[in-house]
Amino acid sequence: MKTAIQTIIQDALEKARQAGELELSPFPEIVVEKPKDEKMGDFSTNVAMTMAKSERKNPKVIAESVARYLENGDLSQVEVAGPGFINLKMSHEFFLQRLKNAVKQGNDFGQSDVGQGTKVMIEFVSANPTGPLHVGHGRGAAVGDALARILRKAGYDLSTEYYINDVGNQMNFLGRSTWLRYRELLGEAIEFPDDHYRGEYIKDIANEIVEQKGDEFLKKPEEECLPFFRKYAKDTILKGIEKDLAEFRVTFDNWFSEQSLYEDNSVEKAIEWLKGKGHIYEKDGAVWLKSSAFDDDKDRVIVKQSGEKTYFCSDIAYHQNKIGRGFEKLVNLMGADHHGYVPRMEAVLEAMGYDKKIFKILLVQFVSLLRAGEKVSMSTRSGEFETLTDVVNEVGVDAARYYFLMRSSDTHLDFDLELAKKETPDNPVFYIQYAHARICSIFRTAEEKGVAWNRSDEVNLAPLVDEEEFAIIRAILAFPEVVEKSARAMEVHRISHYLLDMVSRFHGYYSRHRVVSDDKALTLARLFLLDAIRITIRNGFELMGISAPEKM
RNA sequence: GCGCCUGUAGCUCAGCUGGAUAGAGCAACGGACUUCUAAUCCGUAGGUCGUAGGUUCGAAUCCUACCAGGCGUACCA
Repeated sequence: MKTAIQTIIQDALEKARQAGELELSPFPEIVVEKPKDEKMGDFSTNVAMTMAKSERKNPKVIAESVARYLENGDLSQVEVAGPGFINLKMSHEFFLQRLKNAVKQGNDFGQSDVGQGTKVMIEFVSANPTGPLHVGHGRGAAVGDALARILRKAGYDLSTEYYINDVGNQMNFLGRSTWLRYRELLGEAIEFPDDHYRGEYIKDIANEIVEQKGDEFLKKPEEECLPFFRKYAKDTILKGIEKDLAEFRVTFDNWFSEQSLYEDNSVEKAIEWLKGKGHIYEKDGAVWLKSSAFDDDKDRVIVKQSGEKTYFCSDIAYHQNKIGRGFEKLVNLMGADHHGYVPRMEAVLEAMGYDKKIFKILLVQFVSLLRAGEKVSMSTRSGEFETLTDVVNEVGVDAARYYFLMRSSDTHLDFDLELAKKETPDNPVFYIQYAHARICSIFRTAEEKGVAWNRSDEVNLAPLVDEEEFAIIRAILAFPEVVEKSARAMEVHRISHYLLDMVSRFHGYYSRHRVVSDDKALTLARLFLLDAIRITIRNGFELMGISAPEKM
């Protein structure tokens, strides 16, 4: 919509130049925005102000010149205001025609091609398969998934991936924890180390093994048992994670195993490759990456004295692998507690010869779980409601996802379980869903009264004349731009703020205007408008992975 | 010590990568249901945008310093 306005302004500038009123060197970038106050106009531009310097004129004078040459059938009013803004009002026809187009697009309304098919991978969650997901992972999952949906809508060629850290000490602890619980279940006295996994779920897994295998591992030495326990526990937990995420409406295009990078020698090859480039050296019996040469605070160990590879080491191979698969842009979501990891990963990308701009790490801040204002304990001890599943079971998928997505992801999030459950305006998700249900209800009423409605662009929208109606139409038509900006900035919370604003306009409109009335033409036109609102809510919710119920 | 994030109404947060008189919701107060869902709507009140400088036509937004909170600063993941 804004590009159409840009063209109109550009024409005016050209005409002003031909008339000798403006020099236009350099030709200014035409920024079209919405005025702060809707009453000022539908669009505004600040070109006159940005040109002030090069034209050596007062911005107001420039604005007057430009305004004189602004001519277009879609324009209904041109005004110079404030320090030199040019405010434009568009004709009703301009908006009504676009509203029809929006409805025609239906589920595709909001789609754009700003991404131009760029191949992007978003890696998120990637929690270690050593226990169930907690609330923090839930936020990462919701944000990553929504971001993927938004970027797809904005025309990116998108893939999502979960990186499974199935190698290393954590796995050994996991296997050993399970083995110990197994022996305990079979009546042996065990000593359970502090650094092992103490959760109840370990006992459940051990119990499964007892049921399936009996005491066959009891007689074997530890070294012979551990590989089985490690794998069994990991597979079980991973299956649980996948199931929990699916119930949370989060699925991945690919699950990538760290182990596989060792099996196909990718890690070795990556080290050799970096060595060849001179980015690697040995010191104190360990192998180091010269990451300090690329803006990291210090060099990082990739192979320990013990000969074991660090997590960071396989991560190098992993990201090399991602680029090898043709991704042009890599996005990683990480918990904010891992932010120290950012510079060294960027260093890796640069050491591999890539621009670090292709790599974007989004930090997702902590979630504080509250219950009626009181902080809920998040300790790994058997505190209640620490897992994602527990929270989802209590408040529902829609509310949980909404809460995770309503705030900018780089601020701490207070997630109050009581508020999330409440069906009041305290809880915006119900407010928005209610609008959708309300619209559906109006359509049911219309049907009962025998109104012959169908989604046709033959409809006569001329009866829509109320300013309030056009305010809603403008809000609807802004949706594609909101998606675009949300995609560009990779900020998911914009969608929820947008929906809230749009829907509150509808609720106000509803209370002041009757949709189904004896005026047949007006009824049909208003139903068309409501249908457009309904489509926008659905499409917006679709991006957030939230359902739009027809009845509440 | 160094680095990252945050600081906007009593509370929770927006503020569109420099624009016009800084906005919502909640809480408070006062109103609106014989009409399509009152899970709603309308109104009132509420501010030194952490502090101090700087950059310019113009700063909540950019820069610097400081203050406060959170998180990092591993041959853990």
